[in-house]
Amino acid sequence: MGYQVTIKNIAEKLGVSISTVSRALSDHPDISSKTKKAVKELADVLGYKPNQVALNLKYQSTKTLGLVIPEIMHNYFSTVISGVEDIAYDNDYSVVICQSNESYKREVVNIQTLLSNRVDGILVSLSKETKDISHIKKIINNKIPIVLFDRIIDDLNVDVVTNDDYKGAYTAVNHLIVKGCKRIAIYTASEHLSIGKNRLSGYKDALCDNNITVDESLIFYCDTYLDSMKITASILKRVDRPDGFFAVNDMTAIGIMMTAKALEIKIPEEIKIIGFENSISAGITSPGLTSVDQFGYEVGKEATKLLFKRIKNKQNEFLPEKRCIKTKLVLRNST
Amino acid sequence: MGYQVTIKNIAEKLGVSISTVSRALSDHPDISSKTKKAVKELADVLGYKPNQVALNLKYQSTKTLGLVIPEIMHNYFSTVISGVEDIAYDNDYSVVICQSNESYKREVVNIQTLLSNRVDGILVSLSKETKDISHIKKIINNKIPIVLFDRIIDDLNVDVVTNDDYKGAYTAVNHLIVKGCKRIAIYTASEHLSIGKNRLSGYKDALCDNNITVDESLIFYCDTYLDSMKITASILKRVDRPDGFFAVNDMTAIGIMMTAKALEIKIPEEIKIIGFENSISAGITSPGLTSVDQFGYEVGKEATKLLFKRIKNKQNEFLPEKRCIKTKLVLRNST
DNA sequence: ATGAAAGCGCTAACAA
DNA sequence: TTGTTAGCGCTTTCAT
Repeated sequence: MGYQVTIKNIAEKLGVSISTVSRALSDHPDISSKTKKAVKELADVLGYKPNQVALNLKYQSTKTLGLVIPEIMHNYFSTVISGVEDIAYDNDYSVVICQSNESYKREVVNIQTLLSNRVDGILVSLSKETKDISHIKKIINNKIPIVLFDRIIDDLNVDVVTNDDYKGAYTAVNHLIVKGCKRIAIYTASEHLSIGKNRLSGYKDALCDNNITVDESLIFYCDTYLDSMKITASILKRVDRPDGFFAVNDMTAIGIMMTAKALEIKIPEEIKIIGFENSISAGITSPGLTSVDQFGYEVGKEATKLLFKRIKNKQNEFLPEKRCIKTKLVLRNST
Repeated sequence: MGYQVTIKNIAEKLGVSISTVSRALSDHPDISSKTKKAVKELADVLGYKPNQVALNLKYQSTKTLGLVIPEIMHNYFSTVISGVEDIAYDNDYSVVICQSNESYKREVVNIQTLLSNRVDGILVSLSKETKDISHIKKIINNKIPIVLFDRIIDDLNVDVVTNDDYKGAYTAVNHLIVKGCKRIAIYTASEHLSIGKNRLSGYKDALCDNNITVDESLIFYCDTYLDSMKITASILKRVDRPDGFFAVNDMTAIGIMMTAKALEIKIPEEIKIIGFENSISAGITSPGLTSVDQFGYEVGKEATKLLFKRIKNKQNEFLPEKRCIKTKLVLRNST
């Protein structure tokens, strides 16, 4: 810490007590206007700013929210951050962002750091690795307000904000079928996160409703660009290769697209591809990537609103709320 | 804040003093092993975690760095963040990330918040709007260690880490010339930031060294995707349209590319394009975008190392250090 | 209208 | 081996 001015410094220079300075600065009615003026002027000259650390201790509140996300790099999470920050700033709160980098261990450390720093509430989107949720339960037990979003685990007694993953997936797969696809592959996330489970259900139900039997050999657990680049070539070389692909996020879809282009497979004529996210990237590939918009900004906003509701109502235990943000299929030329 | 356990709670339940608890928890040699055991066990059962806010006040140090960047969304800044976090975590520090959203006002507020929260050091990449740097001077006057990176203003007496913008630009423009371009446009940032100034110099010098006279009508102040999409069409429709484009960042370059493709202008046959950043996006367009790699991760790491040097050497005033991270032209099919 | 003192949670110098 | 106390910066109750 630097050499910052305190009310004690001001009090000494002015020959008054620290309580007078404190009151003068907060315009307490008891203080004479002369004293106020003197104090405020000196505070200004010295560049006094209240020590927030002291105030946090005093008030037992930090006016800070913790936000734990897997990776800032993801366009989706960047938009979530904006939503969170906007609502937080409206409420005069700061936001501390932590990246778990998809590591369970780091996620636990992040959350512990936030708890130690006594943030007033925590927003979490779980890492891919997270199966044990005792660290989340700890937050709940400590009665720290918490909201999970996007990457959640069901059956946890907390507020959650998710996308309508089921419907998003259903609509996307249905669109592929309408466009003529018969063999549709899905690149999805592990099913322990509800995001993986629900999208897979949407995929399966869309197939069933169109009288297409689910072919387990078309279900791939793959959700990164690099992995997609790794596994797609061999899939595209299969004699019974898929004619449609639905991927869990845009970069995974783009991995499929890049591989197909390298193999000179025509999109959308020979294969069609849909992503999930509707990131900037979806708009700059050739062809453009049809993608399910997740409205990350809205997710961030809703989650933060829910969190503030908890923060401001801590006394009475109320039932967990679940919010679901609608998705929207954005059509481009990959389908 | 929640209902978290304090050493006082432990002390009361155990009938000892809080100092005993404090010492027991930190394995002080004076404390008997029985007492230690009892204290530690109870602490464990109750889920005691030290209140970092109290420690911050006590130690006059928060073990936290502040990082102010224009926009998290930019791939470049995401990579910088990773570099910063890695070095910070190596030193047992946390990082608080603030977005200025390219707003001077927000930048000032961010920095004030960081100062009030008594972070131990601050890393800043200035917003586009920032011309007045009194808020930066305030940090310096307060003797808070600070390092500027990427978006800096010259002649400020602080440590800075930049890319070799001049050379990066020179190399890129030279490459366009080698590839046969005669009329090269630059889409650049305002010159009040050294990044704009230096890249423009590199551009001009590369032209001069190849006996091409600088044509002021080919210099455009444009550095976003949206603006690029707005201004490029009319530029491409000029009879004397440029045959080469060098843009200040990848998304601006991609704006040019998308516009050219919409106008059915062939890349690289009719026009060639180079970006600056070498983001993921550069690799997924068709054609791939030739781009100057900025090594954001390295920039983040270097800046943070410099910052720690300051933090750990606060007593003696030493001269500001300037670090320059090399760039590298990554060739793809847009040139 | 102002000062003294307690307290937020913790550590550490000093006492015992 | 353990307890008491002061202090980090601030607010606020209680005295004056």
